[in-house]
Amino acid sequence: MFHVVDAQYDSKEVESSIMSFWDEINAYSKVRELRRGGEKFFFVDGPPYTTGKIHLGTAWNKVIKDSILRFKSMRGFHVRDRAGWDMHGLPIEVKVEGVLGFTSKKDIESYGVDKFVSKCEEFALSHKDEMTVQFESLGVWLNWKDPYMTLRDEYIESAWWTLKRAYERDLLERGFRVVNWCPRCETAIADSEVDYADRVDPSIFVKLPVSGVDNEFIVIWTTTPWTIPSNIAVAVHPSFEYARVRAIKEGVSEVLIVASELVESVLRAGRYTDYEILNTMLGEELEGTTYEHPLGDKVPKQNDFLHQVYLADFVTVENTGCVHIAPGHGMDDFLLGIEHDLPIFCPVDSAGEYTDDAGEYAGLNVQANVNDLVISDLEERGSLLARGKITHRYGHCWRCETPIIYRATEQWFLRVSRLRDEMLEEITRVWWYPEWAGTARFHDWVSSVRDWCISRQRYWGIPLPIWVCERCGNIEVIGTVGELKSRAGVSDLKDLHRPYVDEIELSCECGGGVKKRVRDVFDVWFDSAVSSWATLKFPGERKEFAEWWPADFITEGHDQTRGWFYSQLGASMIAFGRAPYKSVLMHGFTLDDAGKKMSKRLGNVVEPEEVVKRFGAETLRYYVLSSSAPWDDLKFGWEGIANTHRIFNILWNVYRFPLPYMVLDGFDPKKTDYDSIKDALYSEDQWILSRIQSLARTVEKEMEKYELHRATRAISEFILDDLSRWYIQLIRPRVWIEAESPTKLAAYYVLHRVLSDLSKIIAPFAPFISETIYQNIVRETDTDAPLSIHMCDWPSDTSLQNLELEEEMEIVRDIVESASNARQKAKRKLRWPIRRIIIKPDNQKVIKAVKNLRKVLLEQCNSKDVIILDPDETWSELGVKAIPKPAILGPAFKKDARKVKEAIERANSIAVKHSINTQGRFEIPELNATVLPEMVEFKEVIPENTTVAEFPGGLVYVDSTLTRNIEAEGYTREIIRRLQDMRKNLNLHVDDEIQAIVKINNDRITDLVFEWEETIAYEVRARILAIGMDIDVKGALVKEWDVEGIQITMAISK
RNA sequence: GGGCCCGUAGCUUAGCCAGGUGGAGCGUACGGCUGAUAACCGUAAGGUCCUGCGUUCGAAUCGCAGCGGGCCCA
Repeated sequence: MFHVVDAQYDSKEVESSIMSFWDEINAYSKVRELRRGGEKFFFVDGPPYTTGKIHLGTAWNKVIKDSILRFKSMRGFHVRDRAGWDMHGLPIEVKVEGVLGFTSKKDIESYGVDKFVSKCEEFALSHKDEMTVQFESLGVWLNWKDPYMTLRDEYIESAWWTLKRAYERDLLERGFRVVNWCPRCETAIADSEVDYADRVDPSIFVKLPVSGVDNEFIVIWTTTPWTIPSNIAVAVHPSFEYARVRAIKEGVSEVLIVASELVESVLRAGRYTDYEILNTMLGEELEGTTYEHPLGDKVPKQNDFLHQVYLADFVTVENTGCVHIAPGHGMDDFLLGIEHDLPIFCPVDSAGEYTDDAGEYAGLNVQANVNDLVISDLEERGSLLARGKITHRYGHCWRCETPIIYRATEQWFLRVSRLRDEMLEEITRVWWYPEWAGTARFHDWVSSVRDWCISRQRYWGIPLPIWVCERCGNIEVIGTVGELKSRAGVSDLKDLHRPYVDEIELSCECGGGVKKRVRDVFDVWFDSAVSSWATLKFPGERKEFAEWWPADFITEGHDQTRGWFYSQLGASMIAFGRAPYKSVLMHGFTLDDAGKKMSKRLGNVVEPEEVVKRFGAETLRYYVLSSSAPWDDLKFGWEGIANTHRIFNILWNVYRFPLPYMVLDGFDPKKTDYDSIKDALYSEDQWILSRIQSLARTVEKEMEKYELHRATRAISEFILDDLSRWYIQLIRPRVWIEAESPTKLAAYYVLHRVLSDLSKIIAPFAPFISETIYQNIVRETDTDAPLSIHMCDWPSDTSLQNLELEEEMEIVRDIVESASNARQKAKRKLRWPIRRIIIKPDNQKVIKAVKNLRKVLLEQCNSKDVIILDPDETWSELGVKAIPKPAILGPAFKKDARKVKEAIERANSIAVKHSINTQGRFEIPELNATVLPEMVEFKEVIPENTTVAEFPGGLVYVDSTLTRNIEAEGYTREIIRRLQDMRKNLNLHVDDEIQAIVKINNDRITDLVFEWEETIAYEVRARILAIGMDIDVKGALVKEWDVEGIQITMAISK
């Protein structure tokens, strides 16, 4: 038998006891085991990075995943769901460096790469464990015991295998290119690792002396003076117009070359006082113009280079229209350099220091005060036209926030740009939720992809499995551990990480040469890129891959468009020529309540832990799922959290409400089936049974489109409106019946069934409270039922659905609501019955609903009768009032108008209306006036004691006329209510009997109430009840009341 | 500067794809209920549907331009 629940909803209690229950029965494994034969559903977890604490966004992410997977499982799918962890890369290196107090790679080298790497591993593993606990406390069920981890050998092998595929397909390239470079981390970083933020930089205009001409300059502009020592060329647009300008400042004149449109602004910047345009020309005419490097004396190497003007389409009409080109320090610059075979001059080393090639600048760090030095050197040489400052977006290292530089280096690239069209084609084969995530956003991103730089000059990452012969330069890419062992002739490998793998040398076919591993590690984005097959342990295992791959479903935030959605697609196109996922749900970000990004700097970060502590994991889960569409950003607000919590509180109350009665009556759901109570069902019973099924259908439909917000909102509406506000109120009198009663049994059956179905429907979203309810009301009486609610099948009994009945009930609820509105106008409390309600319906549906659900309507309106009119019928008791229209009467009757008006008002309105309706006019003989239809309008007059209100299907009149009976019942109910209240004050049990004395200070009311003595005694369980005017009021509790102006003194004792 | 998304009551949002009288919840005010009770329910007030222009008989909805926020890119 199930037990009574008398405590308030306590999320902590519910969650911790269910958590240990799950542990005890090993629920997660049982659930997955149960569905083993079902249709496969391969989910790949986007691996969170193991930096420590989860935040609201990652909590949301995992809750979405959990809800969808729980739902799929209940629908019979065999779900595969290894959790994943992203554990390599710069972020961890930077954290560990911080802990160890390191500031550069030299510190790491002298500390020992082996020790450093093992610190990184330790860091990753311990944070993984911490985060696992946090996710589990949210009720997130993934395979936490056997997650995939990017640092495992089997995982590294997947990455290696993939790179070898790239090599075999000629998609791997060693290239000398300009890359984003972090001078602190001393490594290349990917485009996707660059964070843009505002920063103030110098803004300078530099005069480059044209060769062989005195006092003539090409003017360029830059925000990076430190790249001037590396300047090799100038680019102009072939079709822009350029001007040679004679500019005058302080009596000195010189000739400047800038784009015509920009002459004014350049001269203003240079504070020239006068100018004259000598001639203009197209950019293409400038091609080949040679100039001298302005710092040739300080950077002798520059004197070896020829400096010329070249044409380029990327030049815009900004600043001077002549673009400073340093092929070693800019993407466009580099490409232009390659095109024209220019020297890729890059006199800056990995730490951002000038090399000897930079002449007198050698040894200086470009990010120290070099800019100022270069500027003053330019100024000294008369090459500075103007200097200023500019605030602009500048790239920073995503981890250490150091401003990046561009640097030409040798790196390894994946030629994914060659696969662009194939990728775009694949995107169309994937189901995107929402649709635009794929067709617009992702499509745009992929359209502009460049080759992927995958090499990093770091330590903690998957080592590139590339060995290069020192002698002949032959390249060998290793695809598996086995391959490496046999090539190296070793039987055991300690660890596939650096520095161990660096020690392995391979012999080269050239004979005599030794192949050494390239010292780089992979871009960490490549790690997760291979997760869909790495989690299946491919290529180590092939069978699983054949059975499961590609993924049926993945979901991540919209930042992963450029991240994981893309990296996976790229890697998968290389490896298998197709997308690694069939459907993708893109979700939003969590913002603060003002719609701003949560950030430590702004101090507006809300930790999931705090929400859990204050309101419970269930509330957090349900809040993030229901408060906005998955793909919209979520504005977090505590008010919303509190409101969500309230829903669970109501659900809890709904659940605990019937338990005492059921227990008292020994209700056994196992011994009661639908057929046995079918005949005793009330229409509201059939209605709620239908509603719960309709709810299940709605949730199914919404989940199909991953619209979790609609699914959860439908559930909330059911709990609040249908169950709590309506059904529970309707069945109350039935569950209070003390004797055995078929209708009470029917109510128990229905309520039990609804609660058990409801707990299944909420199970994917609110896994704790649903389990609690299920364990008590189902498992306690039915030991054959599945052990956990999460092993149950989704409710799917469509035979109980009756949409017509649902529609009718909706109408009745509308009527009750407006009747209540009309009651308030009449100032009549619900406790006092009303004589009747009169309904004027708009259509036949309303009539049918009122007839079928008459009893429900009367009860909920607390009305003695209901009169339903026909749609075109006017309630016969309505009066009518003829209202003259002065604006028409005036011109028609001139000076008699006033008299006519008064006559109409005096006349019997019914007669006026009748006459107008039947004869088209109304005569006023004494004035010899004929009133025509347009001269008068008719207003309904509602009878006394009647109020009216509108509902969507018509009007409802409430007749609150007091009759002797109604008054008697009203006072009786007032007395009962107060006696109940007093029982409560004495903390009496529901079934305790009492003695009660009621002294009423009014003889008429005393008489009225006398007639209801038995009812009162029954309702308040009074053994002895004395009602009178002159009686002694004594008892355990005595209270004096004012009931509608009547003094009533009551006493009760046990 | 560009792409995508979002902007509706004090707050959170539905309606927008397929144009036809803007609908909820929270909060507020007032009221009700009192055998779910440190709960619960009703009613009311509250809207330049971000702004402007356009298409249309008719625009929250479609188009264009702008403003604010988010993600991404340059």
